[in-house]
Amino acid sequence: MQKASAEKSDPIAAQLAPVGRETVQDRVYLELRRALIGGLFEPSQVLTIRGLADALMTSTMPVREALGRLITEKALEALPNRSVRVPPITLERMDDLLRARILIEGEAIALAAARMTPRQIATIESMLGEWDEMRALKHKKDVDREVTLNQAFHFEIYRACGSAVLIPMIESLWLQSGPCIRVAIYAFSDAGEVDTAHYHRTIVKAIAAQDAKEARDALVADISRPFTFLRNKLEAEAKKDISA
Amino acid sequence: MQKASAEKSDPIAAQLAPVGRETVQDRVYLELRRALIGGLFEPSQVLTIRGLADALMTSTMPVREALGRLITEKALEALPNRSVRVPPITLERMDDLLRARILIEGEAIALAAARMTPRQIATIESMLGEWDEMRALKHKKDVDREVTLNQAFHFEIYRACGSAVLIPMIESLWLQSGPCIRVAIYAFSDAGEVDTAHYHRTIVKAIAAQDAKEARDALVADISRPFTFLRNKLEAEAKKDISA
DNA sequence: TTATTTGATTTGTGATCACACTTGCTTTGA
DNA sequence: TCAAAGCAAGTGTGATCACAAATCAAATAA
Repeated sequence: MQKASAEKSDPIAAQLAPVGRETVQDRVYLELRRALIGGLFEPSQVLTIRGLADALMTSTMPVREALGRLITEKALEALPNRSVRVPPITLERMDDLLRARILIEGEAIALAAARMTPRQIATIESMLGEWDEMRALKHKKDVDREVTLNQAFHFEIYRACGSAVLIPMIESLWLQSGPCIRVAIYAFSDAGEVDTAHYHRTIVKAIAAQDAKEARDALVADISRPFTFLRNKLEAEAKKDISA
Repeated sequence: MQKASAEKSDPIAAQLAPVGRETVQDRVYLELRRALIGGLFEPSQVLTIRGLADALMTSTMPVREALGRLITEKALEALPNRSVRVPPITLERMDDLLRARILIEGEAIALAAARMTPRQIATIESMLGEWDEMRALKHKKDVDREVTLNQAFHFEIYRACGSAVLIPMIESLWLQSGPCIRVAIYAFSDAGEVDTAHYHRTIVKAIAAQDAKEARDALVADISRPFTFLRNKLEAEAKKDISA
């Protein structure tokens, strides 16, 4: 046990953080997760192991394990052909996802409202500023940054809820609704962005006041908006298809 | 495309259901799931890929993929040593799990109460009878059957909630609380069983009356009981350890 | 021209191997 | 006698191969 003794005797070793190894599989998994939450894959798109392995510059082994994990959390779908695809968007599924997100993320933010420290509140407050900046130079609509910032804002809150059980569930829900969200954001006009900022400001205000109910209501409004927007769009298209 | 043409032309093929192939990996995954929900593994027990592969009479490949899937749904835990174990029981984790189960399973049963058909209600009603039978010959305490029947009862209800999103989450929660539940059931005296039957009868009655609130309350009481029982037991042991 | 068949390519699955790291035990030196 | 070094068995990870099933394309027959 060279390492243990070194830790005890060596004074400079005390201030060294353990350098947790990450496997190739983890990197592949996280990369695919990022792509899914960000909506980089089309709904109904089929993914092949060898195709992803080539794109990610690795062998098939880490990819197939990462795909298996994503399938179990319903972020991907295993077809009877044994091929895997990103799940298609349907109205029923969207309603189902939104209901679950309201239930679970609503609970998480209510818990967080009672537990967030001033330091954590300052963090999410500063994110509002970033949002304003982005809106200021909106000539270049940076959807990627918008998605990333939105995710950072919400999960900074959820992490404070103190539940190691709820947070993975929320991550799974974001993974599942990722493809929908991206479609919605792309279709959003500039009118949508000001509302996003408005709801986020309301959320921060409610959390600062430790008002769990107000925070939950604002969150429900925030996450409902892209879903109802996309719902209207899909219904309009369905009607158009019938009339055509 | 011989199959497609056969399906169209052959009249007897129309009434044949597709016989979805199952892979070895799926069998391993389901078997490990069953073992975890049933609490066949000890909390904190470490599992090795080669050990499980030998026990399941297969190669390491399907096992490692199944373990990876179980780790992502938090049914197993990956230690920094890269070894995997079934998560240990702590008071915080139990409270966390119970809160999440009340939230999500409560919502599922409330939805189901409004949607269950008379046929489905008859099914869960007949399960009450099975419970009575088992209690009648309670000389041989069959924990396995008790766990299986309890699971069948609850999931017959949850399946009726009509949400493809909530059900996998509930499965994940059962997977995570499996080890706790088994410990609780083992410690249960006979007094516990009559209460189980009582709550289940109340649940069936409430669902038959389409009373969502009553059904949710009875369910909360039902799933809370083993947790509070185990909680008391652990706290008593902790106190004893301190005094000793 | 259209529908069917046949062959080649692609794809997922399981097994096996090589390598690096961990772990537990034995041996060595003070 | 005891701690440290060294060795050996065990374990997870990634790569590669073999095989079966699916998919696609060209060729053939009606």
